Amino acid sequence: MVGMTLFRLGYVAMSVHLQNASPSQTMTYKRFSQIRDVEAATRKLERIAVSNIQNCIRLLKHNKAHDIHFFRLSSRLVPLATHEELEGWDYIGAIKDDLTELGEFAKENKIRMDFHPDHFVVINAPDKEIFKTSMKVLKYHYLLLHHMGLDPMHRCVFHLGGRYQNKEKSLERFIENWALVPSGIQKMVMIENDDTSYTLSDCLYVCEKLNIPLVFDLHHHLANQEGEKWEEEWERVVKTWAHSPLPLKMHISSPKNEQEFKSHADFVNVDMFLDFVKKVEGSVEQVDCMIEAKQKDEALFKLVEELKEHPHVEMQDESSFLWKG
DNA sequence: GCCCGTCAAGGAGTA
DNA sequence: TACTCCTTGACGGGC
Repeated sequence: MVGMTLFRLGYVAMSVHLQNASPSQTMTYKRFSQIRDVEAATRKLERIAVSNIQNCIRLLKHNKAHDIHFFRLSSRLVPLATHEELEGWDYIGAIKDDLTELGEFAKENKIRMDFHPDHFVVINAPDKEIFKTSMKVLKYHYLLLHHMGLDPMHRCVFHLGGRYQNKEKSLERFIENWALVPSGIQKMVMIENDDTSYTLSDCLYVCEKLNIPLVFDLHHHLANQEGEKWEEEWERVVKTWAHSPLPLKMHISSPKNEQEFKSHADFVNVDMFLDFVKKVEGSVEQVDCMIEAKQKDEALFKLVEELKEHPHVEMQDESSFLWKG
């Protein structure tokens, strides 16, 4: 018996409250290549990267002020970092001090940070070039974490990959290709069930086999399952976190509407969320819930206001609570 | 200062 | 086989 579960809320990458604090300003390769002076263009990329990281520090200060203890960093901190035409660019050299500052602030204030690279990381790709590009993207994330002074363990979540007309074979290809992933990067990874191809059961199979923590996405599960009930698999999800230094993490969002079920709504439906909370209460010491809503931090604030109204919810601070049923 | 086309990526789905 | 769509935030030309 575990006792009470502490639930904590986090949000994704940017704030709708802070002005001019984008962590993902960018320059496309097309624009970059139109600038004749390559040196000048590269310095511009570096200025953008520094600004993005400094904006992350502003975001963390905002989080601290609202007792928000975990946060997903944008994967677009350094524009074109993994672009093949910028091979050899020492982007780390240009942002090292800022990364250290970001990491220090997070550590001092005990803010959990992680990444979610977009769906172009495809470990099970049959095409070796796509696999290589995926490794490059993961190495970029690894370097950012390393220079923030953070242990990269379980800080990067993504999906199992494509189906390629044969889901079983493609699932096995993930396991084969996993052996080609450097061990430092393996340790960084968490796997999430997706909304089109790989269900909770598929992910559990792989996570148990390869000892990878599973990030359960309830919304994806509702959009994509083959009859399995998440409640029946929950204990297995919890077990995939047994060896992690970090608490279990999951993703929470609500469908935009019936027609666009897979799209994220502006806010999170509190009833759906509390239904989940009730079911997992007591199963594990802590659950970190990443709010994936269009209204970002505002969705978190709104959810907290609604939680405060509920008789069974006991707030611990402005973003964490216990369920007393 | 707002609108809208453009940019980037890999896979799924359709013709 | 070839295309369009999906997703996301940001850029930047045009008015």
